[in-house]
Amino acid sequence: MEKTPSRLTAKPSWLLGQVAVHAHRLASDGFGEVGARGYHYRILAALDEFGAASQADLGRRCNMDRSDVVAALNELAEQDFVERTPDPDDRRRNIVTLTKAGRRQLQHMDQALDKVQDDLLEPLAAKDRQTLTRLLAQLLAHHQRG
Amino acid sequence: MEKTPSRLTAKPSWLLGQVAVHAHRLASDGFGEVGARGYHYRILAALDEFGAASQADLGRRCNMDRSDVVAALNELAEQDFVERTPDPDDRRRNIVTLTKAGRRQLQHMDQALDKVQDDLLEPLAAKDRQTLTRLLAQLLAHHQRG
DNA sequence: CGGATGTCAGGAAAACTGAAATCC
DNA sequence: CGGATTTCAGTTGTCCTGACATCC
Repeated sequence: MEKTPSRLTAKPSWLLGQVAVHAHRLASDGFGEVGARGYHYRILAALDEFGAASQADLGRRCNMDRSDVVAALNELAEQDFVERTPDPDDRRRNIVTLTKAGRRQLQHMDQALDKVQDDLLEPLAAKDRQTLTRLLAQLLAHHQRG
Repeated sequence: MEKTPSRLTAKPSWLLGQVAVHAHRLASDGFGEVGARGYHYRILAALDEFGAASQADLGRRCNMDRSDVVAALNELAEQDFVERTPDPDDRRRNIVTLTKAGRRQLQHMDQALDKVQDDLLEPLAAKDRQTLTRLLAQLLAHHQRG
């Protein structure tokens, strides 16, 4: 066997981007089936996990720009997946809360993502999947609060 | 310690996308310093590794669309990093070759990517870096020819 | 004919920038 | 005043689609 160690398979930052393309394709398909996109999942998941938050907080938690939070919330609110209510303690802020319908939608997206997972990680053994997950989580945690 | 096992840190396909955002930011900065972008690196690296090729072949090797190959080659040819010559054996094709200047530019990009690497993988031990690289390469190889 | 190739025009989702108005 | 928040308008880079003319 012993292929060339080769530039292309030797640079994780490069590999990451390439693999992410495939992951993104799979995820787009999966989310598309439930009529949503990546931005929506991020926000709903963050709301479910950390509870109601202001839009700026959501942006920080989801690693999204404030502008994009606004656009995504507009779409989510239109479908009654989230509610925007003014914060009485700070009139600049909106408090964003997850609705029942929003939580249902999140479950749909979670199931879609689980299928994506299986497709993406198909060539990996269970132990390798855990390792990959751990390493990626480690990287994210480090760069999240860089 | 034992944080919540939490949705967000439990889904590799999700983590991959998030980490890829940071990797992409770092890579854009790195490539920007040498006046190039991801598309250029892909093509130059493929040419260096597999030798001269037609545009369609380049697209397949780089996992790029033919349209984008055209645009990237236009920019690369303008800077004399590649040369397009018609294939005498098949008049539909162009044979794309890497020039000396192109090989130099590729080296610059490689160095830039190496720096990105260090930033991206900073929180990981050497052994973990190898493991991550191996797993990602495994995933890419599998999905490349899916 | 079908099929591959190179080219061009344009769309879609994601990431980002700059500015304005409002409020702490 | 500086600083934070929401919002809007617009740009960029990446990925993708459809079409066309040309050639095998």
